[in-house]
Amino acid sequence: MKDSIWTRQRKTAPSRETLSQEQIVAAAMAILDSEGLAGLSMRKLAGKLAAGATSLYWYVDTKDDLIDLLVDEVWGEVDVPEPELAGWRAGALLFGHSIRATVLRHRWLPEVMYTRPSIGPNAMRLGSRGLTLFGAAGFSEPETDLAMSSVMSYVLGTVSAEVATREMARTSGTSEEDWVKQIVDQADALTSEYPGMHESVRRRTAVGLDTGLTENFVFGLDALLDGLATRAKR
Amino acid sequence: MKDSIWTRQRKTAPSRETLSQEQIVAAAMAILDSEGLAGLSMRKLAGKLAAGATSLYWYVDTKDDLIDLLVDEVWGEVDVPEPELAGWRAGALLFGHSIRATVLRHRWLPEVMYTRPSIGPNAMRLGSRGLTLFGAAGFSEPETDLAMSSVMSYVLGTVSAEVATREMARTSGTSEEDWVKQIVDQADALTSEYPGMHESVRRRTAVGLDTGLTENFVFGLDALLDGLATRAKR
DNA sequence: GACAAACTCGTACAGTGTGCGAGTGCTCTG
DNA sequence: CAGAGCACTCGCACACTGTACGAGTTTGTC
Repeated sequence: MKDSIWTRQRKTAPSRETLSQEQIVAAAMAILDSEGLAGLSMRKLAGKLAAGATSLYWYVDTKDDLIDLLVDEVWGEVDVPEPELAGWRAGALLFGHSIRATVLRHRWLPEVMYTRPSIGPNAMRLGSRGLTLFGAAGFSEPETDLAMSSVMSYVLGTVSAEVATREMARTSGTSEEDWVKQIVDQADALTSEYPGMHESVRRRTAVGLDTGLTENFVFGLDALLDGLATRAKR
Repeated sequence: MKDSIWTRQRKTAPSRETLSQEQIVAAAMAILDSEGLAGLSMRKLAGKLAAGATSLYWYVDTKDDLIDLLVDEVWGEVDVPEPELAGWRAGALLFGHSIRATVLRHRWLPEVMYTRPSIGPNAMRLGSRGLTLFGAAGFSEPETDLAMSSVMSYVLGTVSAEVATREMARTSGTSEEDWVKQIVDQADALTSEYPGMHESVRRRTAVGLDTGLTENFVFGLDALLDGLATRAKR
């Protein structure tokens, strides 16, 4: 097996003050979280660490490898409940909410998540714990896989769309309230010939962005878990 | 309302042979489909049209606007069944499968889909027809919205992950069969300390990529629709 | 003191999106 | 037929990107 970015390890302790992969990852995370994917360049990152741009390449093969590390770092923030504590159903709900909260803390994730496999150690840990959680529901072995992966796909898909909406509101330059009003107006103009859309947009924006998006998330997750529950043995 | 890329229209017929937005969109689509997002540059696109790079900017404000147009073009390929033909449940299944097939035809979509709102005419049409489809299930008005949006999020989330997997296999340079074998080996090394992961990976790769991914997709969609069905009036 | 390993980084290259302003052809008016 | 003005094309230039290369410095071992 090739020496990948996950398995590489420093042979001995550094003998002088040097950069480190952890340091680089932390600084990159700070940039991503505050300025988004487009705000991360190797030069800017190096600047933040008071280093030369190409020094980073000693610790990281390419920018893409660095992003792999960052994505796995994020997966490490998700917590997966033990099924003994809350039972399967409640555990799965918590699981979903934890993923959602994590992605909302790192809104650049959807942009990169779907272009690479998640095979880092934290992703593995997440998968493994998820399997014990869903295993406790009494699914057959192959269905445990399918159930967990369905929930993850639903959650990530929903929250990715949510991030798109929230970012649009944030970068619109106006207050959230005004932005909602703007969207409604725009929809009025664009949706006149599309039955149902007008009311749909109005309903969606009536309760406020936050609660609307949360309701949306919970509704589907609940329905999905209902459907999965009937497929579990008990 | 601002003159957006969706509403702009040529005033009169062109008086000589010129470029056109449709032409540009078509050429860009061809590049994206065959070379992916990274393969699309304004210069290359212009080259394909035997034009100067900056000529494109007469028809399109920025590259990002062009991608908005391309995304909406893709939404136009999804077909939404009339509920009268097949009933709600079968219609929703077809709807999901149509979205999946469409995204699999344009695998660059997940990379850009979650970074912009979908408010083009085709997206509107899709939303509107989706609402009549889900409305036929007997949901209350606000729940019609929630149900449709849940299904779309599940489908897009699942197929986005699917695309990531398939692209990884495609660009691995080896045959699909060999790649699956490689993944299993790699998982053996990485998953030894993560209970369940080993068997999970093996199961997932046992039936072949295509059938495995399809089963996965159908399993979750079915479960979700079950859960939604109990929330509909009839 | 010699040598190697660990690490830093300046320079350079090929590429990117796009603002600017000059240039070309067409049609319409006087 | 002259000329104004619109629709469109496009070369040049700028600031910026990821990263290959190779020369440089520090540290530890014989």
